[in-house]
Amino acid sequence: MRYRRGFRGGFLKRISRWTKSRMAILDVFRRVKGHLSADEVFLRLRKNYPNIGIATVYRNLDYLHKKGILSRFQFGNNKASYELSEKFLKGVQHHHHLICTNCGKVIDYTDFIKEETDLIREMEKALSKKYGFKIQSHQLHFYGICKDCMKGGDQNAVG
Amino acid sequence: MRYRRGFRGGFLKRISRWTKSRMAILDVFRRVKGHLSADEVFLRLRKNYPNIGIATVYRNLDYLHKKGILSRFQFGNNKASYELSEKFLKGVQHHHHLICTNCGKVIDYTDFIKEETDLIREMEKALSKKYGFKIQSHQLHFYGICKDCMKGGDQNAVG
DNA sequence: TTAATAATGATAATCATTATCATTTAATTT
DNA sequence: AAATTAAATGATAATGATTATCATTATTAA
Ligand SMILES: [Mn+2]
Ligand SMILES: [Mn+2]
Ligand SMILES: [Zn+2]
Ligand SMILES: [Zn+2]
Repeated sequence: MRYRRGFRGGFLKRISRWTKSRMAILDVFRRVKGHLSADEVFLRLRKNYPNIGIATVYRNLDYLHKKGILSRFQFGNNKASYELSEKFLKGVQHHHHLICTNCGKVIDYTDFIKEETDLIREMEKALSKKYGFKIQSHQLHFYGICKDCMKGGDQNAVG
Repeated sequence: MRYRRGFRGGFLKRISRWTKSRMAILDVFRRVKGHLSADEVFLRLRKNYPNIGIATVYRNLDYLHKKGILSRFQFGNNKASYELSEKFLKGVQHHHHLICTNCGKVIDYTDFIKEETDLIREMEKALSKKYGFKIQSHQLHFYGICKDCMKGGDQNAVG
């Protein structure tokens, strides 16, 4: 997985200071597939950066999100999770999510993205005009019951 | 606005006890268009039910959501908001949301619902099969900058 | 009316996130 | 390389949202 064209000249340029902890946080996301909450990032970091503070993690997640490097999600469990933006890293493809309301599992899917993109593009154009709203991103979430919970009952029930 | 067929025989039947506060909370949603957070519901209730507790509000929002009467959203401001489910009340139409990342405003839109529903139906079928995931609902969120924030700058900036 | 128990209100506790502030550090300038 | 400057950090207090606890009350069905 390589950086997209424009990584150093584009995204990196927007970052005012390339700190040790900021690099480390971004490294975590490069290594991990999927979504991480602030405390999950914090736990993974403590191994190599035992002095890092949780506030620094929160600050940088927010910062990197504002810079367009991380996408931010709230799947319904009262905490934010983040993943690398598809705009930032080559290999992250546009995708959406299936969220199990029983166990909290989140599944990425990339099916129907072509059809979806066509429709979304059209919608964005019309909605922008109608509501004077400048659309920057979209999220499509499907809520339901995952395969495991379907058979197994609620042994892993969330909440 | 009248209840959908099946209100008394359907939704009401699933509710174990039809309490004063539970009725009052549902009444708030019937009167208000749009999304309400727990504390917003609580504030509106205090007028007529000065003894109601905030915990009761939280419990009932969760309860009514689990019963399919309220839809639950997390638009990215770290708190849940609710609205009447389209399945529950006649007059609530299927819609999605534009969320301003600057001021937090949420706009309902009902445009493109026909086209969207066609695609979503197809996707749900395929995703259900592929992932063994029983889909119950979906949410489509557009994030961006609203009209007011576009012109006015960040005078009402959120967070 | 009584019995069973779901629901409530008060409030403590928890969890996620943000604010404060003195200190450190990255980047820029001399 | 040393000095400068402001962004960033870590510790931790504070806040905001939500959940847990528990004794009491109210709803429902018998
Ligand atoms: Mn994802
Ligand atoms: Mn809505
Ligand atoms: Zn599940
Ligand atoms: Zn706005």
